[in-house]
Amino acid sequence: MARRKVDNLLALAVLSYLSQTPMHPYELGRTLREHGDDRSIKFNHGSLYMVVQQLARAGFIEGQEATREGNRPERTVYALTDTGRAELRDWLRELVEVPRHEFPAFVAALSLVAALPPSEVIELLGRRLEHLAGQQAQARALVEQSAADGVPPLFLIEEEYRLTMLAAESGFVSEFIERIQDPVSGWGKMWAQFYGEDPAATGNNAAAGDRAATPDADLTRRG
Amino acid sequence: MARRKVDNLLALAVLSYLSQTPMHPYELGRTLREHGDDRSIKFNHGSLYMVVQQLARAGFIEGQEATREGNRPERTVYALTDTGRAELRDWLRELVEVPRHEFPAFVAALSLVAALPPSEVIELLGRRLEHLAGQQAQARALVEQSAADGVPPLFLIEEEYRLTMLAAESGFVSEFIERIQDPVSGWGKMWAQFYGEDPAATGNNAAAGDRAATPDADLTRRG
DNA sequence: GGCTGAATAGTCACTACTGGATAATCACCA
DNA sequence: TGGTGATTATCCAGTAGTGACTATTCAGCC
Repeated sequence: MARRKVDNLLALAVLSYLSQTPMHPYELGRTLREHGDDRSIKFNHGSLYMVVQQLARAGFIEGQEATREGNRPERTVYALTDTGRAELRDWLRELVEVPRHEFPAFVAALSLVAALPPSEVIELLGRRLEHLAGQQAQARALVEQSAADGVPPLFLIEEEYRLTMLAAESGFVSEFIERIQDPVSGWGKMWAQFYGEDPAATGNNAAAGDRAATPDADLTRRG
Repeated sequence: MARRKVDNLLALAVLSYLSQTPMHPYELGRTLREHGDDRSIKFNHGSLYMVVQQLARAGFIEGQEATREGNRPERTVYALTDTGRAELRDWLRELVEVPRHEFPAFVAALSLVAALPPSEVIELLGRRLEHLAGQQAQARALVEQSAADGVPPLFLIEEEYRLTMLAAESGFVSEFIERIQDPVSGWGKMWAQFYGEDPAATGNNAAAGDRAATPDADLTRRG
């Protein structure tokens, strides 16, 4: 029950660009890429034509002339309809107002992370921190370059959002590493014992609490 | 080019649960739900059978007996293979180590938000803040309840990650609202003029900079 | 003892998405 | 003038995912 007739964010971008001026699909694609929207919206060539077709079927856009230049394939120029304009507004409003429950891969990984030995997880998280730092540097560079090029800051807002979230994730990961290694919490020891590892490998050498005393505790399930 | 033969996080959960003990699909589904994994991984009935089939085809799991109880439909019990165990480890490692570029709906919305008038955006963002607060309260309640039930904190780590990210997003949204309203930055005024709104409605009554002097500036595009 | 609703268990048809395939034109070099 | 690779432009076959459907069993209730 996809509430929207066309439930694909690429369609939102299409509506938005067509609200400026009519275009044919290929031009839409080029424009999207040029403006860096492919960083915010999953884009690939095939889906674009798919989405345009769906939008046309739903009555949000309308094919106009089908012109032909030289012997190139015919190209159809599409324009936004009034219902399309309404849909764009309504959709955008909803997206800004209502946070939807999403499923990032890292959340899934975290929910199953107990299936890996803690010493390895620490290592992996360390590398993740480096990756995150790289992404932050890249995003910052993009923001600065664009600002230098005279792009108004309003059009960099997604990138700043991304920066905020990257920083938050980095903080979380660092803290997670520390918690695994923390001699008081007992996580590292309990977790390591389950794998028959030397608990010292996690940096945890304190005595574990009562719960850790049962090594056959089911570590991959919730009560 | 999905690098994984089965590229669906639900499959990861299936591998993980089958690494404990063989089960039939329906039991897998029930277990997933019971353990709250449906909060971390997109789950629906149909996809589960799809994914199990794919995993079997890929050789990561193997159907064992097909037993029948009473007159119920036949059920096939699946067990993890050695390649399956390897895939589980490798996949989990990759997910923990490498942050992948994702496309949350809010990012898409932000990248196109200039298509809405600023006064309305402020209102919508305000309501988003309330929603976010609600989600945070819910997540916190879940964490506390589980902790009280004796679930080791390691199994609540995804929920804590979610809390971290919710807090970060709330901070960002608050700041965004302020920036629109900030009399110095000029965002509100420039943005409002484009829509023929009373700039005072955004709380911005300072003089706009030079760039805002051209009301026909293309506000929805990047240079 | 028959009704109702929840739980059990799995299948299927439809739609959407993806990654190429196709095919012509153009810029450039040798 | 002929070859190479990039650009323009669209289509399509294969795969994945979703929601709805089928069908039985069981517990509780009147």
